[in-house]
Amino acid sequence: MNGNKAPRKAGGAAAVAPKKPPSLRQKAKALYRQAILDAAERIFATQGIRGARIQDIAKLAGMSVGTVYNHFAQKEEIVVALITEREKELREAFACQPHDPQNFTEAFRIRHERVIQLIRTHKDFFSFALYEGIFESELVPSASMFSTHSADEHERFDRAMEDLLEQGGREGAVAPTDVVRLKRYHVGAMRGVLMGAMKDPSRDVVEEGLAAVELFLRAVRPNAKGIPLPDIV
Amino acid sequence: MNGNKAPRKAGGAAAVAPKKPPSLRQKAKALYRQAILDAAERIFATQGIRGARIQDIAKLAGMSVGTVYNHFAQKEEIVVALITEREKELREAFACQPHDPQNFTEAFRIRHERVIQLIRTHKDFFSFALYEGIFESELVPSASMFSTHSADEHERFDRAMEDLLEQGGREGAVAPTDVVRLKRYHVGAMRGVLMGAMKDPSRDVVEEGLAAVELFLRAVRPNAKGIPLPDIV
Amino acid sequence: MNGNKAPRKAGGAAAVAPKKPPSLRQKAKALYRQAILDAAERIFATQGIRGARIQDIAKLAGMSVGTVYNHFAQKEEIVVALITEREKELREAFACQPHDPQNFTEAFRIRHERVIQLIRTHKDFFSFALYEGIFESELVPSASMFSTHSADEHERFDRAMEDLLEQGGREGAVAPTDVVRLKRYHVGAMRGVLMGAMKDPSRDVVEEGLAAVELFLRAVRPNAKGIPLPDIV
Amino acid sequence: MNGNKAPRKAGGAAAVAPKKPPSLRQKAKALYRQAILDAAERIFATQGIRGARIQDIAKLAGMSVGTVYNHFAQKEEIVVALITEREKELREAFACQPHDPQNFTEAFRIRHERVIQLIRTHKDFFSFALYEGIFESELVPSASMFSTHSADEHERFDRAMEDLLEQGGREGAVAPTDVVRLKRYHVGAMRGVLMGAMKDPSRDVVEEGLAAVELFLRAVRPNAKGIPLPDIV
DNA sequence: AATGAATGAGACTTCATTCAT
DNA sequence: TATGAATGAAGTCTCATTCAT
Repeated sequence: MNGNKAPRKAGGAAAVAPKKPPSLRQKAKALYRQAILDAAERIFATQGIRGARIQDIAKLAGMSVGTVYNHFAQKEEIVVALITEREKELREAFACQPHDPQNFTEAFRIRHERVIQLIRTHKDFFSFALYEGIFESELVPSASMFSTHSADEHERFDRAMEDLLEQGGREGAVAPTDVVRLKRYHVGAMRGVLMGAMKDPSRDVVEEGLAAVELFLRAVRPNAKGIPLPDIV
Repeated sequence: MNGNKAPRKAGGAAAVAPKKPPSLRQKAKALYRQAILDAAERIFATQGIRGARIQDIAKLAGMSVGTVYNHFAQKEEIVVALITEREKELREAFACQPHDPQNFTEAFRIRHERVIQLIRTHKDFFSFALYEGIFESELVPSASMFSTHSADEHERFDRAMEDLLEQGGREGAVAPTDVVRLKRYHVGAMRGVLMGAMKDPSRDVVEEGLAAVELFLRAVRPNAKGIPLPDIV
Repeated sequence: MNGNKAPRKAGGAAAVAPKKPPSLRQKAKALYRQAILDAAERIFATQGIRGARIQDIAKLAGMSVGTVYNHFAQKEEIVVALITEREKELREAFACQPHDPQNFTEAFRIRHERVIQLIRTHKDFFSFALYEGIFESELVPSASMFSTHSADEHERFDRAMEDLLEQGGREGAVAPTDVVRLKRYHVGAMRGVLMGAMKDPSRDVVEEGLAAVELFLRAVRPNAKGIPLPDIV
Repeated sequence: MNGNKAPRKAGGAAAVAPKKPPSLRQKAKALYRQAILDAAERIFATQGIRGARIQDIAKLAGMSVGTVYNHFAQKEEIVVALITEREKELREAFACQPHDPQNFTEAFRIRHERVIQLIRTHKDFFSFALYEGIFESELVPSASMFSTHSADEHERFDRAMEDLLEQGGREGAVAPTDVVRLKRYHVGAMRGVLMGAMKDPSRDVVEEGLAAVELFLRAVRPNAKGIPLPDIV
């Protein structure tokens, strides 16, 4: 019936608002947004989240208070945006990638290395995020400003770690034990070592982090006699 | 009658501060002080330190705001007093006691068990103190209200843990490695597991804590070939 | 057995917390509260409700902003308290009193006179309250800060006026007509005349108000032929 | 052809400002202006004048905030323009027209009917203008944003009403009395009835308004004995 | 010493107005 | 000229601390 298909393509394209390059204005907007997030990251790292004043964030970002509010309706939105963004990066870094080794232990190392690199890159953010325990979702007090940052259980870094540990158990690389406790143990330990390294100028974050990974692997490695991990006894 | 009463009254008490039992007034004062600290503990646990209002502490302690200020000049003093007191208890629990085994591994278990018991007894306090990382002295941001709580390096729990780990190294029960990192690893891991257990009604804090201790012992146990711990490689 | 009856009296008194004269503190509290309301009345009259700043009210009341907030949690509460109190006075002034004449017309005059006296006494309040139409409950925009001041329909001055007009109708002193419209007419007219008089130094509020009452009585007086009021035609 | 073209271009237009039809640009400008005024009317009716945000007006008018400011230097100018324009319409509607009856009572009815129709047509505007008492010039608080809207006493609707009532007095159709008070009475009453009708969906604005006019005429009609109106006594 | 109201600095947020594109 | 983001003054409300009783 209808011979002309050209319009169809265009129509489809328009409907989905596809690759149209961002306008100047959109770019500028994104720049401001990013500047605010960057400044907030710094201020949060120094003052903590509650102690951070919008005014300080604005000043550090080189703009007025009003402008901050043009981009984020409330202080809390900044926190949530920041966390959400970084948690996404964190999950991506931790996710299994095409060329990752099949072997659990090797995969564990590689995936952790990517995470540690990310953390080093965003020291400011992670120094307060780890401090506040943002990615240890169970530990965050409900009064906290960021307790609501991620509604979806499955989008948490937390959860991805449990999955990996379970895989290790199935492969026999991790002695049988309670995965939730193991995750708490490991995430807590990484937090301790990485935060220590970040504050300690004589340490390299990556090196320290990798060493902690090895400690963990030693801790969970099944022994010859197949004795399960402690609490199972 | 009595020719020398003057010295007795003032000189004696002031100069040597002997064991004179506390007066009624002193006892009452101590009661107030304790009530404030107890209330603060609860409020801090719920609202965080910054979020805690003196008014709420006073109400929970059953007294007026003014009275709180008669005992502590500033909010910060409450925080410091609380932390200092608990840290003292923590160090005492962790300290080597007369009947503790000589053997490192056994001593490690026993001393940790005492600490874990203390933490369970003061869930309120430790749930925010661990959250805020108060005993991981290096990790506390300098803007924090309790960054100044303990001027003396040697009075920190922190330090006692390092000492114990060093002892383990000397005894050959801990593979040779960087003690500071090891402490960060272990304290972080304990924090993760204990906080998780405190929030999770289905877990027993002591049981979880002891399991974490075992994990740690596995991680640091020297292997047959005397291969040192990872980062030393 | 027990000869002393004094305690009984006291005990009973304590249980019901009856006439115990207000403590000094309660009196002081009431004074502050009243000072705030008085100041607010003045500021509202000058600046309007939205235009009134808590700071100005505090300054006029001779206290700090914080103190105002110790007595009223929000600006809106001041408004509501003020209106509620005055509306109560207004209803009381308008209410039928023991020695009021039975005759509708005379009662109408007397009761209005009391109301007008009250309005003159509280010029400040009524100059903005009438301006904002606070007692013409139907007219207040819902976005208004005081739209919620009186939840109970029957507690409104508004309603009392309708009742009186209905009585007039039953007695034949008011030609039959729509009472709601009549009330709107009369309240609007009184508002116009009274506000005009309050702003106009050459006029006496009471005199003007009474004249308006007479105009109204003329308007509604049934004519000889029993012709009903206009809209009924 | 035409020897004198220079004068035509500039001199003519500037000097005498003849009837040259509005240029396209002028027309466009007028359209914007009107769109802003229309939007403002709606927003003012909903939010009150102080509560109205330029941003909302702009959005409703389908343009940007900047454009609004290209047409009106300040928020207040919008208010004044709106009021001035409507007051002009109001005066025109109220003005004596060629075919109006000579008889006072009839003229009063006709002229009021025109006014009431206008009010119904511009419910949005009049619902806040009456609420704010804009046309009862004496009543507007000096802090009000529109207190300055009309510098010229003789351009006020207010004044025209007084004139009409005076005419009624001269003709003997209105019992002798204080005209200013009478005006306040009448305008207030109309305001009450009309606003009530505008908020009350079951009422027709015109019908209610006309009924109020009749009430007023009854109130002021001289009685047989020529007794003057109340306050003159 | 206990009380609890008073104080006021300071935080968050809104919005009229300006300005670069 | 239209646009809409940037600006910052100003308002509301909170809460640590002081103080009179």
